Amino acid sequence: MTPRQSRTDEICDALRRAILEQALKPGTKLPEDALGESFGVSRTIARHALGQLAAEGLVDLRRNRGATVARPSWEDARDLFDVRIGLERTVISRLAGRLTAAQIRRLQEHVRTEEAARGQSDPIAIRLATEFHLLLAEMTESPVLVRYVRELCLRCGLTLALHGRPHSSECAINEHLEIIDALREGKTEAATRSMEQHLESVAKRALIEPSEQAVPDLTAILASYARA
Amino acid sequence: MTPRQSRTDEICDALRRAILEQALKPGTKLPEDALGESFGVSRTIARHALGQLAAEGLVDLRRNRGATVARPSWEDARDLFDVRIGLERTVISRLAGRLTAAQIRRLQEHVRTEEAARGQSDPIAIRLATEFHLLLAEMTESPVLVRYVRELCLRCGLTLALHGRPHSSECAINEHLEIIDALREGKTEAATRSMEQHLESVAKRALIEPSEQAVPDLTAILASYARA
DNA sequence: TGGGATTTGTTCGTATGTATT
DNA sequence: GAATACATACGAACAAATCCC
Repeated sequence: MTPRQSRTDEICDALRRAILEQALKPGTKLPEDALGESFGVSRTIARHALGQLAAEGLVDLRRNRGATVARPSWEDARDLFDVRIGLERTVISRLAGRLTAAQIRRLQEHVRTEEAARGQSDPIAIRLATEFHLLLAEMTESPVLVRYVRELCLRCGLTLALHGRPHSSECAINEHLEIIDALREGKTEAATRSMEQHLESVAKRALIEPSEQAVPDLTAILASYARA
Repeated sequence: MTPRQSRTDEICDALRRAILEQALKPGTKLPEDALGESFGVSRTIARHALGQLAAEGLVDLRRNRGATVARPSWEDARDLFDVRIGLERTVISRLAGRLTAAQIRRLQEHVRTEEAARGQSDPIAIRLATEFHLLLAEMTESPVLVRYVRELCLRCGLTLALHGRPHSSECAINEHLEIIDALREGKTEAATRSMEQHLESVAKRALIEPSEQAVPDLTAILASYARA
């Protein structure tokens, strides 16, 4: 029935989710064989997917040496946040005063989810915070904007995982609410300022202690993502 | 001697150049076979390259129907220019007042090249104008910025090729000079305004007459790009 | 240092899906 | 509307590079 179709997009999505949730930490090796096995495809497909993710900067690809989850350097980090701020400024200017009531409810609901997850593990907090920004980008209905913001958010997440200090997401939630309010009232300037300050403070927290850990079992991690 | 290494990047570069110079026009079919033959590789490599370009939005990839040079729709076009303006604003703010004398000479030299090519074919003018913006982006030394600006510039070039009216690059050259001057004098505001107006007026010209033409001989076109 | 095991780079064959007559 | 021609999707196998003991 279901014609066997290109699974490389699914694999990219799965890997992106895994990276976003920090199930795959920066530096983790991603052998083509193991990936193919996890998703039930051959190396060709896995390889293709890795190429895509490398183009997005989520995966480092060194010749004849395989793929690893990207480990953004400290200088990269500053650069990523910088460009991200510029892009999210565009997001804001597109959305200010143009959000529907339903969209605002959707955003507020997401922040409530963030509040409910307060105190949980850091990875979950980072994931939820990232998804808030993704949600905003999607509401612009601009394909390019969505793609770039998503790329940068994920890569910024990687830097947080690498260089960020733990338990740093306490204040971010209020800042999200602030942004929503400014957007709803059409205060472009205020929203922009909030967003800039918000991202700036997130970036500031991304500058400490390089956390190294052993590489865990890849297939076990991917098992839950393969069938999703 | 030279160990045969991954050529997919070279192929991407070659195709990007061909697209930039409008040797490959929007809508042109890009069969894996023909590409592989042109570059002396198998379909697998050509396929991989096409995947990369599709991720950049330069190539449309429809399942089981092959690849074609992207044909940005009218709505896409507006979106592309919009995001591009935001990104190039970031470029400006990074460069204003920080350019070395050598960099300024480099930019002015490029504009002289543009002037020298005045009256030549439209494709050449578009290519040179695009390269000016690429040059600026590269001077920021920000990998992300370079990548995004390059993607958007190329895609905007596609829209100009599709929807733009001919002989429209006359005034652009002076605008480039204006931007250089403002950058040199560190006038961030002025440079930003110039850049915005410049891109806005370029975008305005990208809204007319859909030019259709027959698909020319692919292998002949690619012959000169394959060995470069 | 060297050699075997492992992983990547590439080609090519087959199956499947799409366009055309 | 079916048969044919053609291009793509995927996988198995081989060659080359790297890693590890």
